[in-house]
Amino acid sequence: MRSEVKDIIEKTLKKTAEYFKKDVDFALLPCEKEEFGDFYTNLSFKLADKENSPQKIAEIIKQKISPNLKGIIKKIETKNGFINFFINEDIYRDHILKIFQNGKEYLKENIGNGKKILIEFVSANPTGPLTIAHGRQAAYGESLSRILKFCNFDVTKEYYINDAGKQIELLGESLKARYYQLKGIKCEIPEEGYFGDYLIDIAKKIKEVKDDKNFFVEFAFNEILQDIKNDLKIFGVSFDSWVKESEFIKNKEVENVLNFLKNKNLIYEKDGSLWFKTTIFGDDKDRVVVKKDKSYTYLATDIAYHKYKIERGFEIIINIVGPDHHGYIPRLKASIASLGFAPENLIVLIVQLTTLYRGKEKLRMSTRKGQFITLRQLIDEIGPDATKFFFLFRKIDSHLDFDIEVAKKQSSENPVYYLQYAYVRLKHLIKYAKEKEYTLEGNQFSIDLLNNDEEIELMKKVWKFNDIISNVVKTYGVHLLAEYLLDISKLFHSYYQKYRIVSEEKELTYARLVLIKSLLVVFELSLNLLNISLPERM
RNA sequence: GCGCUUGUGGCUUAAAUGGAAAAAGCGCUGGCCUCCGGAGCCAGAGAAUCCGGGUUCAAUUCCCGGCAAGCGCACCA
Repeated sequence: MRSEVKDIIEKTLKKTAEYFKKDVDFALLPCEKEEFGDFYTNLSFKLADKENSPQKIAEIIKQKISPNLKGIIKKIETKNGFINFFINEDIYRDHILKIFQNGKEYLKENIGNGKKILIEFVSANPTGPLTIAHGRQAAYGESLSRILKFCNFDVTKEYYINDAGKQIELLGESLKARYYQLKGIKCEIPEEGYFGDYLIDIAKKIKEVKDDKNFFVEFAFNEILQDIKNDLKIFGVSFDSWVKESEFIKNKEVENVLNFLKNKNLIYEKDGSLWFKTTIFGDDKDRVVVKKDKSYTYLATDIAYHKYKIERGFEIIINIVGPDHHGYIPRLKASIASLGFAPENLIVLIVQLTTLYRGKEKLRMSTRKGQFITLRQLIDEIGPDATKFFFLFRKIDSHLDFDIEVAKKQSSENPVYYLQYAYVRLKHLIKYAKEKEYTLEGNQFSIDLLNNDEEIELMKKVWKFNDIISNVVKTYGVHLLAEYLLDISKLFHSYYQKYRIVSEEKELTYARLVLIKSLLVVFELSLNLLNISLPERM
């Protein structure tokens, strides 16, 4: 396997470093340029001093390690002080044969070891439809979850519903106003309320007003939450668990956790409110948890919520949020630290905003004012797969400019179709081969016939899959997988154009079909991890 | 004013504890369909990585200082 090869080289290098009697950090990294080989190390730079140039040391190291790496390494070159390794191509051939035989199981990497992770994402307030920002978070959170699960983390996806507090009350009042306006009765939406047209549509659905002070709140809440769930379903995003903020108030968990903090002397009274000493955990100022009117702040219920996360035994807690929450992070870290959870195991991933353009026109968004393109509208316009891919293809820290016109206009040359087309081609090749009576079961294959440049390059790329995945896990950079898949698609399309896979030459055809099948495994898996659909035809 | 994030060809974006000549897509120029699906392929033009310093054998990457953009700085969520 891939990592074993790397390990052997690494260990051999380490031994050599000891010979030089220096304790240095060095890297073993993939080469950027083909001609440099597959891996290089900078060890010689680290060991160099006034007496010994990197070039000289590289040469010595090469001589020392060469005998130990026979079989794995085809040749070792030194150039400008770098030591370059060329992997024996049989390693690649063996790898694709294993994938051919064992499918995606062979690509699994046990990074997580069953560790329990909670991923909370989207968690949009049920006061309006999902926006583009939520869409980006949803696409990212879903894909990240899938990848972590594949790497043997025990993942739970959770959506936190803010159904308590001032915002939800304003929602109720806004709906009430819309309802009476429809009846021709003058009634103003509160200044801070929600002005979006969607509340008019919801108001139209009200047949009869029940005599309950929560009627409008509940009606709006239920309708909107239903819409949110529906949009997520269309987007292919699902949750294992839905948690309501109001529950923590109802079951006294907020009260309990505040008492707990009070006993630890972390709560004090000032100006008629209760304050939480977040400063002792590094926040810039203390924060109110119980307001003058005795109601809880968002932070108060959130502490209870995070206590609930911890109690369920999660070792890593990931919160995916928008950039408007960044100032909130120290408070949250303070909260969980005070509950005895290591703050570094709370990982807050901030997904930057997307700016929508329609050509030159920048589309400004405001949920409250009701001026926005919803996620649903975007999906309807350019399709769920293309939408997801646009989001996933960029790293989350980038402020994304998304031009709807471009996304639509280019739809046929959209990268996502390029990937899907590669998949369809692979699928079709297998089918075609079967029609030509090539059966893949129970055969011996001469895979050493896979020896042209394109085939070797493709096999190498397949070999790198595990590196990409572990990098994604390490950096939470889902976009790396999307990039990878685009690269490998390119290699494949090019290969396909140049060589005939299914031909009259039986042995060669079989060898190539092994490669095709292993590519298919990689594509199927990767598209699944990215949550992009696998079309049968296009 | 303070904080977080970002600044890479015309446009949208990559670049794994700092490493060799910065990589793709779109757009542009010129080619390729009697052949497993042309939603494809091949070739080409196009970048001193926002500016100024610093650390290093080596900086898109790290540090300091600017400039610009987005977002925050609530007893809202």
